[in-house]
Amino acid sequence: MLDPKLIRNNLDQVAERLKGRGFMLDTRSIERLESERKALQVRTEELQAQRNSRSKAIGKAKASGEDIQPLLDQVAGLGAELDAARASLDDVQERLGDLLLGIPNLPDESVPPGGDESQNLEVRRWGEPAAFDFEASDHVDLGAALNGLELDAAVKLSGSRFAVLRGPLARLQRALIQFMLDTHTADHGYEECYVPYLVNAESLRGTGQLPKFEADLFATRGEPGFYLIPTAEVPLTNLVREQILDAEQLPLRLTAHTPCFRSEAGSYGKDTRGLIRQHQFEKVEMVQIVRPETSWEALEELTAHAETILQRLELPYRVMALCSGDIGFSAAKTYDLEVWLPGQQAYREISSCSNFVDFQARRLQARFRNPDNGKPELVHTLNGSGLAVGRTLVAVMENHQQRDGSIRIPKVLQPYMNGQTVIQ
RNA sequence: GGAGAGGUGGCUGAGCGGUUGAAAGCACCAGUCUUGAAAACUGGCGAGGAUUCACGUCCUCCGUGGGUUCAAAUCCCACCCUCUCCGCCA
Repeated sequence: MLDPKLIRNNLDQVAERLKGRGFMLDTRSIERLESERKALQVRTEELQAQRNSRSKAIGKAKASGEDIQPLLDQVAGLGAELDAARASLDDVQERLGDLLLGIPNLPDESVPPGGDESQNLEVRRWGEPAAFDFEASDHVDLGAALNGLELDAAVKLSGSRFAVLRGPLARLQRALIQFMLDTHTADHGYEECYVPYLVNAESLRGTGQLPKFEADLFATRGEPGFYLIPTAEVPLTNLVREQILDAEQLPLRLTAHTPCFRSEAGSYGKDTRGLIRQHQFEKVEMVQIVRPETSWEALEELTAHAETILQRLELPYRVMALCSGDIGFSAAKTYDLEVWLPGQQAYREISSCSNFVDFQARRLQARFRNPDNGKPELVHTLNGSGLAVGRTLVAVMENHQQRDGSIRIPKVLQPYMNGQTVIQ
């Protein structure tokens, strides 16, 4: 959520900056509701003040044994008047609130302008796509030949967009998870967390998935209703919801491996082959909770943490700065890491690292006490995939495939594979 | 799932329906004292919001949501959560 005061006082500037990301702010509705809100709030609070002082007077009169009937007569109509004023105020505030919740974050000044992903900016590249002296296969064929990837079985069990991994490939996925967690905890200073995979609606509101993106989520039946997490960002970031942290606790660096569940509504026909786009996939997530003045530095660090994983796995990739039209709803700036996939002859997203500045923190009411003035201030939140495990598995298989269809296991994974060097 | 107890400020913990945003203690901050620290003493010390150039004034918040009342932390209802015991279970 954006700062309501910013919207109130700089409406046109806000609208202008949102235009850059393709969002048309309904300034007229906001102005109208805002002036209604102002009048109604002042009126309501006046009535409340009146009620309070008169009730107090009644209390005093009663205590001193005076006749309170005249005073009671005075307040006769007040209650109804107050109820009416409050009802219209609530109504206006709710409408204003809904409008505010639907406004995306402002892109940072450094975000390249652009309407869609074609205008994302390549920041840097690492590694050279391997030149195979044979026809490179994609992970689906590789996996099938190794008897390690069973997509038909998953259709029987669940439906499309699910996968069954068996034997060494299942183990390779586990190895990737362990390797990522170990790297982030040992080398990058993150605390490993285990978190719920089912969360309540408040948590999803806090990180911005609700109310706008309910269709992307799976939910449980019955009461209370739960949502399956679409990313560990949700439980990890919500750890600081409604908290006032000590300044010394910051920065908080948290990591967790979780499955992620996404309905992928609206992606029919996209990435239908293989593991790229699934309803259920594994991901290691990094989250940072930082002081506002350090969040841009933290974004660079966090992105580098994700890059480290790719580098150690010997996977060529490029870093893209998403343009204003392509960044997510809550983000002020996002770097996507795109890994080279020989099977597709393309770079594909494998990590997304974002600085949300105070956008999530405001919804979450996540604050820290600033020692400079002793006042609570909003923290800044960041997160990034470190990495999407399913896609990393795909990348390892495709980039490290050999002529005979075997997969070379990168050195850093071998300790997690009981010393095995090749899957064949 | 059943029975009971309980949810008050950063923490502990008081609080007959009326002058309680909330006693007291701890913690914290500032000052006095001290070479310095500690102790002692003095003072300060919740969050959010409206309005104002500002000083200030006002409103809301005692798990959450309703209700009763001129007036609710205090009474009533529902729900949530925590703890104890029983049952079931990995």
